[in-house]
Amino acid sequence: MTSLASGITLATTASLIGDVARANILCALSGGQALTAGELASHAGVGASTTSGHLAKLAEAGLITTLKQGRHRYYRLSGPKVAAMIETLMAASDLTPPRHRPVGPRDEALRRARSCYDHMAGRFAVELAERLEERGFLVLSDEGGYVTEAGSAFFARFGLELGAAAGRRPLCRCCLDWSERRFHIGGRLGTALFAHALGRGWVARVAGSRALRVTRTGEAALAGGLFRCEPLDRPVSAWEALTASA
Amino acid sequence: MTSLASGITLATTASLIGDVARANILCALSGGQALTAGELASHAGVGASTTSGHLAKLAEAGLITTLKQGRHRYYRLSGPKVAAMIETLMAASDLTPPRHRPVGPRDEALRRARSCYDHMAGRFAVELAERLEERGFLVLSDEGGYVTEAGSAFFARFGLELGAAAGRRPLCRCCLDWSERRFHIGGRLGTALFAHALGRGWVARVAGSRALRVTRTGEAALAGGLFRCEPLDRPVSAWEALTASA
DNA sequence: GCGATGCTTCGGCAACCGCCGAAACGATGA
DNA sequence: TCATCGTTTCGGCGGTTGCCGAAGCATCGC
Repeated sequence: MTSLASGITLATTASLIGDVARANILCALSGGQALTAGELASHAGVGASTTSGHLAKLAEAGLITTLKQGRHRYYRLSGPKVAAMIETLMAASDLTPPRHRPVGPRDEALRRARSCYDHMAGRFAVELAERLEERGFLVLSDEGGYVTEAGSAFFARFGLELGAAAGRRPLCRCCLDWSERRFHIGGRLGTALFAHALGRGWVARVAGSRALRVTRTGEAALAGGLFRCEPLDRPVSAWEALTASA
Repeated sequence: MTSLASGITLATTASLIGDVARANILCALSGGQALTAGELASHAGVGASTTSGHLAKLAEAGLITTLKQGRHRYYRLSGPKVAAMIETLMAASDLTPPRHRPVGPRDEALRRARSCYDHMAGRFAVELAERLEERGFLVLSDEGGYVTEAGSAFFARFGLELGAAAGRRPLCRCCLDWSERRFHIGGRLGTALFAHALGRGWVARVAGSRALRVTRTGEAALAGGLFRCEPLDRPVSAWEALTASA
């Protein structure tokens, strides 16, 4: 009776994500890269014309944005908020089945390492976060995350581009990892770490997927010394690293 | 092509919320109280039999739980995680329309004060949070929230039941308020404050709605001294206060 | 200029799903 | 015991919506 209006707005957004094809599109985009309509069609598993309709709806709802370039049309999520919403829904879906469910390696590559819009997720990201926490550079919890003084000094010396403190985007947002159920790092720090990992070759994008391939260098960085402090030969711009193709 | 599985799980949950009747049911339940099937039917705006079907689906998905009592059947959200998901989706829906939308007093009572599962939201809650922050008891930000030392002392002296530090539930989780777009307080502190506000008569539940009525006492508490430190005549158990009927 | 490619619009088909009413079930109270 | 109330199950109807293929626009390369 009351609050009918809220229910309607809630339902319209949810029903948008509630279609399998559209959900697949959003999943594909939640890697953070811009993809063409054709690529998205193959991700969605439906024809080009159908995909076009879906994309129009998503765009009208403001969940994705369009970028015309040449004869291609690139689509990307309209912002981190949308990505966060997707991950939240994902987490809630995971709690969903009270029945037994095969917890097995469903998309093992994704569980291992994947990009989550503008930062990393999966086992690799979670372990990275824990290493940093062990060394006293971070504190992560349900309540959020923050960088300690030692951490600030470390990241600064390490050459991470954290950007000015300005802007409303939080420095360190902690994300409950959908597959691992432990925390990984988001926010500006998460973005910088992702760019750094790509720049140093710790991880590499896998074409046509959110999955990331963890290189030997990446393994070594995590297992061994982690964050030796030689500066990079060439500083990596976060945006440049993130938008480079697979 | 890849990550099809993720898309499917995402879609199943989202499509569950994507129906207007079910969304209304979830909205009604997100006040935190348990409601009967009949009440939910009137909230949903559909017949009893239809509602029954919806409830079965929601329950099977693990979003709500059932409690049989006499010849009634009580339904409630299965946990704070579900409530958080709903609020997140709500927030994302709000960013949705890039077009002009009437920002007017849509459900004014709800914007003023409402319960959000186990804590308060709306203007009242936001202002309360800001008062506490001004006085240096809290720090709230995108990254999360935490209670300062002064705050700990204050809340302890004030007699808030914060519960042991144990348990995985965060003490102070900050929530972006759906209507106000500013922060309000969740987590264990949010629950304790809600119980306190109910116990002291600052706010009262409105029957059949998430809305809360702010009493004169409540106004006074907020505007004037706020948190005079006379102890309550009778300590209020959080759960007791929260589950008391309207 | 021309064809080829990428994407969108349109029309029509089919399946899904939410809705209701009638009937069955279970619990309560006289 | 029997009526009553709250809730669920069942069967059937109707609207929505996702799907495709064909045709229409753009853009690029030759």
